[in-house]
Amino acid sequence: MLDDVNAQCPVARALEVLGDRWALMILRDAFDGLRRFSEFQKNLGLAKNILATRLKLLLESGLLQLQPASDGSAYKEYVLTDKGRSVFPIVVGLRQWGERFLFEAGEARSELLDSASGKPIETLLVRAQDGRVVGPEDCRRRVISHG
Amino acid sequence: MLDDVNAQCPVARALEVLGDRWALMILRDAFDGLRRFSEFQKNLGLAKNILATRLKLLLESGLLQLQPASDGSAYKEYVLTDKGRSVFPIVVGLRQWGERFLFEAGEARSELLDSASGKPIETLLVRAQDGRVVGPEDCRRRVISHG
DNA sequence: CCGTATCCATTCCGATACTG
DNA sequence: CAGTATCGGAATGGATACGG
Repeated sequence: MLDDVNAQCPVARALEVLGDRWALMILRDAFDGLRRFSEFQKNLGLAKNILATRLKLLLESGLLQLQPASDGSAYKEYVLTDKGRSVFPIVVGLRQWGERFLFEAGEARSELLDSASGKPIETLLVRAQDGRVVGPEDCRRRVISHG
Repeated sequence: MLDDVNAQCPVARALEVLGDRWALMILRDAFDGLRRFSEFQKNLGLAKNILATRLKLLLESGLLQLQPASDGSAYKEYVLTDKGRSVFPIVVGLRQWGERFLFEAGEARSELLDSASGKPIETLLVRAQDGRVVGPEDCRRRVISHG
């Protein structure tokens, strides 16, 4: 699907893995502590064959990993790899954007809290190395060829 | 598509708007300064009818806005609204994740720089209000009903 | 419990042709 | 240049039945 221009773009490549309808929802649940096939299925409400396909893709992409069940049962669990855990800021970004723009004032919604303090997580902002908050117009792109 | 459980989740709602195959790619290009129909079409390489549909959706969702062309031509331009501009951290998150995990060491790729300093943007991290970096296991979710 | 195999409906996409 | 109209094919999703 990626043409020559977009093949070099990290955003395009990331969306090849994360851009389908279910990947980020499954990761959201994984960040929430879900590990078992039936847990994902119950929480997402999708058909088992679809879930099976998506989980397989996430395993192949190295975002999830199969390991023996922690509770001693005979089955396996889907746990996050380092690569999968690193998607966390993206999901938090989606969450914060949704909270800000997609809910009415008094509408019920779920919120993410820092367990230690009980207070909401800081809003994600793009910053330069000196700490300035930067927007899209403050950035430029460069193509680098060697590491 | 959203069941009762997920209707309250800001991530799920965000993905209803941003989770299709093209929305975030179009926004990436918009962050890059693209404004015209033909610019998007050329850069993304998709069919015109599809681009038209996606742009219409982004207009309806309030992420983009039509305005008269800045160069005095007869046509209109698609420019980001505040709601659309606020997606920037998500796209940067995708970019950084892609850069880290989806490229070989010496492989050519594009990189995002702070224009003022010429140095790469800071890596996006999820932080608590006191500045601690937090991962998924350091968070919990709470459902709030009123404001 | 954890999937796989089938089958069908739907949605999405790309190519092309056409309009103002 | 900036779209709209139409069509066929591909991908995706849901329901159900079945097997280890």
